[in-house]
Amino acid sequence: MMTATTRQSLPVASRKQPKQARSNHLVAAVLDAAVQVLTSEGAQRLTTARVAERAGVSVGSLYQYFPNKAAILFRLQSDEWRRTTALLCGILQDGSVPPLARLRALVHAFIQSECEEAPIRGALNDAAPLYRDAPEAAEARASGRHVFDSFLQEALPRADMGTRSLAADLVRTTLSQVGSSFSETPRTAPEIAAYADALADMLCAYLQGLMARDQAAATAP
Amino acid sequence: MMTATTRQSLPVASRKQPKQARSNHLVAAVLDAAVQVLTSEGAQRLTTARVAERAGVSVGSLYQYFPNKAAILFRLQSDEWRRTTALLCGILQDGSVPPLARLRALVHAFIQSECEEAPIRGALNDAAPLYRDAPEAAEARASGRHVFDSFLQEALPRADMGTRSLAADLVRTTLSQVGSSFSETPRTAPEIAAYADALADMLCAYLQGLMARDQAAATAP
DNA sequence: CAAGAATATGACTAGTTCGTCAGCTTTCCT
DNA sequence: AGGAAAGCTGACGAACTAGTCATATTCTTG
Repeated sequence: MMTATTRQSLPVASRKQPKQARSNHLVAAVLDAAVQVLTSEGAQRLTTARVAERAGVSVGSLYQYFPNKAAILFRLQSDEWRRTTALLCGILQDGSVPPLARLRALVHAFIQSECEEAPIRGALNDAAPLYRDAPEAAEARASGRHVFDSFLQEALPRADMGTRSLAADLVRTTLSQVGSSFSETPRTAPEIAAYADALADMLCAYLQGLMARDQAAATAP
Repeated sequence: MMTATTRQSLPVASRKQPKQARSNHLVAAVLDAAVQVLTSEGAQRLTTARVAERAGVSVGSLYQYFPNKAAILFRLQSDEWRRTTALLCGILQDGSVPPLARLRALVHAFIQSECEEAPIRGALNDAAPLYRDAPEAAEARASGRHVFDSFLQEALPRADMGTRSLAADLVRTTLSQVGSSFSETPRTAPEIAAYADALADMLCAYLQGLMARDQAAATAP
């Protein structure tokens, strides 16, 4: 049986840097139009022609700043990742709050933001096969991983690296995956709060167990 | 801002039932070919023509038993769901093992199976936008939900329905989403075991907390 | 075996999509 | 002003795709 899925990896690097105000505005208009097309028509129907039309520019102009369709989508995802990482960073690095309380706050903030931007994130996710294997994507993901790594380094100072990075991976993956799955269907504010609480309960219960073992290793080595 | 993503919902019901051995074989060959195309070429490049060619039949024949491309993909996903549900059912309903031990066994079995079939599941997931909104899909998902609902009914006999179904939803979603995310990259057997253990730790820690509260409610109402 | 039912074929239509390019317009700079 | 650089245009080509249908073949059954 064949097992290797052929994944196309398109060049996603910028074609040319906009140098005048005009072209900067054009790039912004294209990105904005792409979001509109994604949310109103879905990933399947996002085409360069449609994006250009909605942006009020010609396809040719679009292709002067984006080498292909994937590059537009990658740019949107990349910006999204940057915003999310910043949000999480701000919460996790607040030293005046105990670790598990920070984690709980983070879960709420993340689920909340996920639900607010559900349409665009969902559509972007549908388009993921087009851009996810770009070399630049790996780099973006790595910086998201770092946030959790350093948090767990603080929460489990004595754990060996294997245990710690496994825990970081599990917490990060759970948050991100469960969050996006939850936000796929529309939710009311109380539903969001209740789900975030349950998810925080789960992650905190897990980390509490690990932290207890970490403490034990400190007092009786 | 527009928020409603337009999702195409294609008819996915069978066009005609195969009545002779010949046509049954053809349907099987098409489904098999679809799996091959998915794993070797990816969801993006799965076309009816390619599937028919790989199956050694003509497109016309294919369209006599599948009304459209989405129907082929939905059928594959549907079969996959059935298999998985059966696997989970078998483990969760074994009354001779305590609940949390069953859950741990389930996590291992699920992650294991997810990793074994990672290529096809990943490709099928990429194609999800094509079939996920078919009315038949909702029904298939509901039966998967039921397995966890009845498990939690046993584990938390005294909890109110809201708490219980929220917990069931969280456990099910976490398992499924984290599992498929984990299986996206190739893993060695020890990695799989370690990750499954950590995931089971997390789910068990969460449920243990809920069960303790459930017990307390029983002794002091 | 003969007639009709079931099945199989593949060329074909009508449509969509990506990305290019030759030429035109605007802005910058001296 | 006026030449050069930057920016913009949109018709167009080449490639793909989903699904149909008139015709040919194979099976079943009385």
